[in-house]
Order: sequence, then structure tokens, then C-alpha cells
Amino acid sequence: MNNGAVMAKGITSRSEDYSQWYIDVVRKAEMAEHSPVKGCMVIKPTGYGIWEKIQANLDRMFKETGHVNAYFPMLIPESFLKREAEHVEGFAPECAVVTHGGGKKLEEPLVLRPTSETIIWDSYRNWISSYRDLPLLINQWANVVRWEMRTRLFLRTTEFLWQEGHTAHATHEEAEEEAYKMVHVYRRFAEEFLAMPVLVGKKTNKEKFAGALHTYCIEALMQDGKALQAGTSHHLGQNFAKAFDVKFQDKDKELKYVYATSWGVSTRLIGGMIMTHSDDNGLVTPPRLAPLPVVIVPIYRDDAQMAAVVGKAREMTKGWDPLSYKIDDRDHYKPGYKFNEWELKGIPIRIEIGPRDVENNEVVVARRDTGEKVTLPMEGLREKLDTLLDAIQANLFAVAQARTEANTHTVDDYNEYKTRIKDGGFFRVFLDHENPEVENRLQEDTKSTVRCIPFDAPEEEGPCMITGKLCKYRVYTAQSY
RNA sequence: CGGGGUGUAGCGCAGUCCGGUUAGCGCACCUGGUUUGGGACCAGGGGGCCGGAGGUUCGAAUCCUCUCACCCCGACCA
Repeated sequence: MNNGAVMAKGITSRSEDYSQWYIDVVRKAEMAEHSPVKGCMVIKPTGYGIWEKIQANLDRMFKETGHVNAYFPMLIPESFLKREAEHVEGFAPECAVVTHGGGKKLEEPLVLRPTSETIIWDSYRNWISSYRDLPLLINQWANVVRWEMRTRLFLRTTEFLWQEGHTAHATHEEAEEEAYKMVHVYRRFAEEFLAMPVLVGKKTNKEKFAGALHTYCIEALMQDGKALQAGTSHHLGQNFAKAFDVKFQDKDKELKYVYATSWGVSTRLIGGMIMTHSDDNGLVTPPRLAPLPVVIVPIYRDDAQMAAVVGKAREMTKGWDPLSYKIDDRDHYKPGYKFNEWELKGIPIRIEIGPRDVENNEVVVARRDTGEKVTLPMEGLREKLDTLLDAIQANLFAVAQARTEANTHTVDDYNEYKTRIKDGGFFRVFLDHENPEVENRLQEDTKSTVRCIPFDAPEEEGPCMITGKLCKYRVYTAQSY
């Protein structure tokens, strides 16, 4: 990241080195930085503010669908992980284990939760005894630890923040309905708040959660043509109920194991947001997730002008939600510097107000997504800003959606696929995904995987591009993060 | 765990091959002044056990041995 690789503002261009661009945006926008421990990150206020917005809005959506929050501990007895065979096999390699406490070796090692199914189901055993206790619809906001081999800020870190919903149901059908419902909550959140178009569908057996019957997912396409798994919802069947002996007495007096789901999204969404919208000038934040939607930069020549301009700005913003804007009255930076700084940090709208504007009772309004500047009267400004914020939100989604569509290809020939997959994008293909060897071969040959079996796949018949076996619909593949 | 690279001020680097005053430069930071509609300028200033340990030497950022950490590329994953 020296010589020609750096732009004037210290951000490598996407075309030059996408990976470095991402790192530069995260750093220059002051979202996060590396901690002394490999793979861990410090989330700085700019990044955490976005997480808080994600939390607030998702939390509301969870509560609107009948869920409540609780909190389960971070330390899990190692033996708990081992109760569900597939689960332990999936997570054991990436668990961090506490062996000592209080200066003494522990009787039983404790695992830092990589996910909380086991500790939660251990509790649920005591909470559930009758069909009247069901459904149990609980979510928790927490941190988890997964010892990953390779890490990237927000996209894959050793410790990350997430939410995990854990529900218990009387029947297979109810659990299925819940898993399906929640992946659609994620879809709606991705589209309406992240302004990120997603595929919604099912994971293949190879890609599903360790211990689940099946996994639903939302999957998004980033600007470099790689796919990002942005959220998952699992139907766990009775696997965990059996492992933790969670039974209830049904209306028919029979004792039955309950059915479970779990679902989660993480700070990875912030990485997805960055890679969906941001540009060579830095971060672009969708207005509905912007901790600070509007910044006002006063322009002046001397102390008297400063007093007049800043005074006018205060008067103009009287009655505005104080969290919705900020007057940047720092005197030691020039306006140009501030313009660039707020652009780097992705503030959706910047207002410039100088002596000329004060005189004319107007302001200059610049939008981050297009860079477009317009002069607007102070009269009725707040309403116009709100309309503009909505327009920016809509535009970001439209641009991302057009890009995803333009980079989604339908291919039937495997040789053609092998060539074109290198350029990125989603590929709609016929693939015998139920055969694990086919998936393995696809991954070995092309470094791509099946990302999603879409719910809304139109009925279509064609031969698997690898084996020739007849398939009834197409699946989406891509190279992924 | 393989392959490649880097550790010198908060950040980015030079110096290391060929040992020698007080270890430099840019940005950032502090003070004062002039500036302010797209990253201002001048002057002054603070900040380093040169990743760590051991060795060679009159003398080590520089040479030798060992070690640690991080980054990039692959195999595992939200």
C-alpha cells in the first residue's frame, strides 16, 4: 500500500486492489482496528454506532414477531458440546477452551461459546414440561468466539457480536414455520435497512449448520462478485431436544421431544454493508443505519462570520431531533477537510452553510451516494431532508440490485462455467447438489460452492452440468467470503 | 499447517548488504500567528530501551544464533 496504490485520500481504489480497499475503508472511516490478539478487533464508535442501529431495528422486528430477549452465559461445560454428535464435530476445531480458573486447573474445561444451543437447551429442559409452555421464543444478543484460521475485520473475526434466536415448538411444522419466518425477517431487514438485495433459500447439506436438519439463508453479492452469507436460520428438528432430554406432555397425554430452531446474524452484516455500498471515497452508509444522518459544515472567514453562520445553523435546526444531525463547529479544520472526513465516514447528507447562504436563507445540500449538490431554502428544510434520506436509501438498494442482476448469469456448460466463474457473480446452474461428491468436485475445480437453493426457483428441467443427471430447478453458485 | 513477506515514534517508511557522533523523513500531535465555499501556510516543539532473548565486538537498528508476533496467498468457517 505505497507508491501508486494509494489515492489522494489514502484509500486504494477498488479496481486496483479490492481487498486492500476494504481494509482502507474500515480503517479510514474509523470503524474498527486490529487488537493485540490475532483475529480480534476493536470496534470504534463509528462502527459500533452502526451495530447499535442494526440491533435496535432487528430487535424491534424480533419482538414484533413474538420473541423476547434473555441472556445465557459465555462459558459452557465442554461435555455439553459433545452431546450432539454432528454439532461437536462441526464446532470442536474452532473452540477456545478455558482450562484454568482462580489459579487452579479446572475439573472440567469450559468452552467459550461458539454458539449457544447446548447451554440454552440445558436450561430449556427445566423450562418446558407441557405443551402450554410452547412455543418458547427467545433471542439473545451476545458475543461468540470461533478460532478461525483466517480472519478479516467484520467479515470473519475470532470474537464477534451477534444475535441468536433459540425457539422450541411442539411440532415439526411449527418449527419449520418459525425457521422460514425468521429467514424472511432477515431478508426484509437486509433489503429495508442494509439496502442489500439478497437471495433467500436453503443451504445444501454440505453447507448446513452442524446439528441442523436444514439451514435457510440470505446470501448477497458484493461489489467484487463474491457472495456473502449474511444470515442463517436453522430447523434443528429434535436433535438438541434428544441430546438434552427436553420433553413435553402434549394434549394427547403423550411425552414428546420438542422441535427447535435457531437463527442469527452478526457484525458480518457491517462488512456486507461496506462491500455493497461504499466507494473509492470511503464508507457509504444507508440512511436508516446511519448513526448520524446529517452533518452541517459552517463556512466563514472570521470570528464574526463564524458566530453569524453557526448561530443561523443553530436557529435553523431548532426542533430537529438532536440525534439526527450535528453541527461541525470545530474551528481548527477547514471546510474542505471536513467535507472529505464526513465523506470517508459515510454520512448520508452534508449541509454547507456560509455567509452567502445566511443572507439568502438557503443552504447547500450534498448527498453521499451520488455526490450531487443542490441549493435548498431553509424554509421547510427538515422535511426535504427526510425525503432525501428516503431517496438515498431507495437509490442505494436500486443500484445494488441492478448490479446483482447484472452479475447473475445462467450457464449450462461446465467448461464455460469454469471460465466465467473467475470473473465473479452469481451463477444459475443445474447441479446435482444432493450428491456431495458433485459439490466437492465443484469446489475443487472452481473454488465456488452452492450458495443457495432459492425458495422461488422456477420449475425448470435440465442436466446437471457436471454429471448430466436431470435436475428440476437451478441453484445459485458463487465464490464466496 | 504449508508457501511468501514484514517488524525502527500513533500511522506510513528510509537506514541494515558494507558496524562508528546525539537514529532520520512524511503524515498525525502540541504552541503561536496568518487562514477558512473541496484535505491551508509559516515558525517553534514533544514523542523511539530500532519486536524479544542471547552472543560477537572497543562499539550493534546494522553481523551470528534462537525466539515471538503480525500481514498476504492456499486448506476450515457466520
